[in-house]
Amino acid sequence: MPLPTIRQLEYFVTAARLRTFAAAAEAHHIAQPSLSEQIAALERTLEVALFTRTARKLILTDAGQDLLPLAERAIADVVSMAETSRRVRSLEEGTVSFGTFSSAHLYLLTELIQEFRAQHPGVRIRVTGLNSSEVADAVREGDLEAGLVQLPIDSRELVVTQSVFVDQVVYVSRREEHTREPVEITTLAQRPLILSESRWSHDDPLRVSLLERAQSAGVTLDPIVEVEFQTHALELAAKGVGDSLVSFHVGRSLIAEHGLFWAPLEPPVTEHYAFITRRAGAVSPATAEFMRLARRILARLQMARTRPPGRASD
Amino acid sequence: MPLPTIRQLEYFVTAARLRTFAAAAEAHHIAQPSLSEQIAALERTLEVALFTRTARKLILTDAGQDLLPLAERAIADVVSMAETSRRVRSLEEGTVSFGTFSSAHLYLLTELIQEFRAQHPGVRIRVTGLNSSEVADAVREGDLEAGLVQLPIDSRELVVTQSVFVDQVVYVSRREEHTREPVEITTLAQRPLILSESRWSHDDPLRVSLLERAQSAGVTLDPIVEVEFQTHALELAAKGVGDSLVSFHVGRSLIAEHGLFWAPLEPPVTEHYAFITRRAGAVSPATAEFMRLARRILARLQMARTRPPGRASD
DNA sequence: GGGAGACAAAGGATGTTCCTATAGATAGGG
DNA sequence: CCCTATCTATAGGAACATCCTTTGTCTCCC
Repeated sequence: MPLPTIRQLEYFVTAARLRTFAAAAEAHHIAQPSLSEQIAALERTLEVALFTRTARKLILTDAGQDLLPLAERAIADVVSMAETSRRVRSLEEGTVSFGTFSSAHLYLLTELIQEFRAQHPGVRIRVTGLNSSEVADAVREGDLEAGLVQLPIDSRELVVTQSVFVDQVVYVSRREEHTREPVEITTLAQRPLILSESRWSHDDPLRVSLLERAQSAGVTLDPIVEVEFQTHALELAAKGVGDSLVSFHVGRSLIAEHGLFWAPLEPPVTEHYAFITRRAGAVSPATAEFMRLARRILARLQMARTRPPGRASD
Repeated sequence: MPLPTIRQLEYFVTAARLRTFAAAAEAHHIAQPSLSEQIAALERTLEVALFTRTARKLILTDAGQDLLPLAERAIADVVSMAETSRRVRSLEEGTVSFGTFSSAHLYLLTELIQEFRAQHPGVRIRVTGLNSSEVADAVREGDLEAGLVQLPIDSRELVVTQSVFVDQVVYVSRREEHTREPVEITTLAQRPLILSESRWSHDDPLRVSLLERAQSAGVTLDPIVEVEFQTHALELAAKGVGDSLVSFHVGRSLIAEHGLFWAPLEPPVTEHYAFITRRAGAVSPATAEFMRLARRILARLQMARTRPPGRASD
């Protein structure tokens, strides 16, 4: 079944409204025979006469009157689609789909989402918090358009930006004497460690790096407690259950709040974060803007004098 | 602002559903590059990326997901228009617009409309009852697609069929002695006549014909009462207010009912009725079918042995 | 009767849509 | 690790649709 074209419907509606083909043709900036022809083609497609033509007047047939409102609706829908795409482009509406590691909400997401919503109140935001490799998989699968992940990352099919944020792992304890000086791997091996799953999963860079150091130093790391979240590990450390290792920005606000002390590792362990998108990945305007804003906020965080002294303070 | 074409939207929807351009192209029986190109054109029109293409997978962008339901709706509308035109053609829906002289309901319209509705319950019927020249004007104006009028009729811009129905004017009285034989113009001139406006309007053939006869015979016709409807004239005649002239088929059922007597005119006055449509007049399927059915019913009426004897009985 | 206004028909130019063939990229199997 | 199968993109050309101009016909109006 061949379908009418939108163009034909537009000509039809205009001709019905202006009651002459000549005027309708002019309204569409085409010659009169062209419009006549398209109307004729439409009538052929629909197999029904829409107009009664006379030299003087153009009259809609009953069928034409019955079909006119449907034509108008179809046109309105297509126009609304074009309109929607314009609004998606201009961020009046649209959707952000973005993945982050789960602790990002502690220092990034709240501000990011608040600020984005303030600027673009019509845009839906779908942010999922997973670990970096899950985010990478989701982006690869197309479930997410982009994400913020910790480096290094398996970059198959992905475009990975330069590092956009650097954090540092710090040692945290309720006992101030444990944090008087930077903590080395041999010291670490002797302390009762509470580690979070999210920072200690199989392929986590921190785990890899610490295990390497331990191996070189001939010691072993054996956490006494493993929990899911860094925040939980911090709470346990605050209760004196043991000491912990957390990303500085994750712990920043909580360390003081819980009356904890901290010290950098020696040598320092830095964590690099970057954006990922699909290779050849078409990113929707909303998500692109979300990433731009994220980058700005991360830069701001980085600049604020909140970074741990670590080596920098030497 | 250039609009997407329906074809592009169809390709878009299919590609989104099948998750590959190749399969979508096959589904539409076109080559894969053709579909790719149309999708690209659509993205250019909307100025937004709809898909992320990879060698292995085709992924809708967020924008694509936002626009997909709109595309589906637009397509559904156009399809529904094609569907509606099909139903209009098959008389599952549509509109009849038809004009008749006002007394047609007395012997034609009820049966016609009943029968038509029984056969085509989805079709709207708009029948207006006016006098013949008003019907002709309405058809000329395009307010009606067709009509049944009494001949002769001003046929400018109109197509007039052959006579499809013949009626005869009869003389009606409560006094049997008035109807013993065919009534001539001289007799008529002496009788107290009740005439209906609809049968005595300025350009009415009956009026024209009787005035001519009167003139030839040197008499004048001077109705004692003029009313709007033939039925009303009949009722007055039944009360003995006077005698009347009515179309036989109009009076047929009422004459007996009211205990009236009738006689033909001498010479007889016949009334010819025909269908009219606009010249080059595209008539919608529903109206065309309505006319066909009307013609059948009129033929049936004509055949039934209900015609007045008149000359024929000589 | 001539002019103006409206639609249709015809023939030709232009643009779109579609095709085939080909190249590049990636996943999966020997 | 290469080879094949499966995608998409590109390029060039064919087929078709759209539009234009010109012309014809009809009707109304002056």
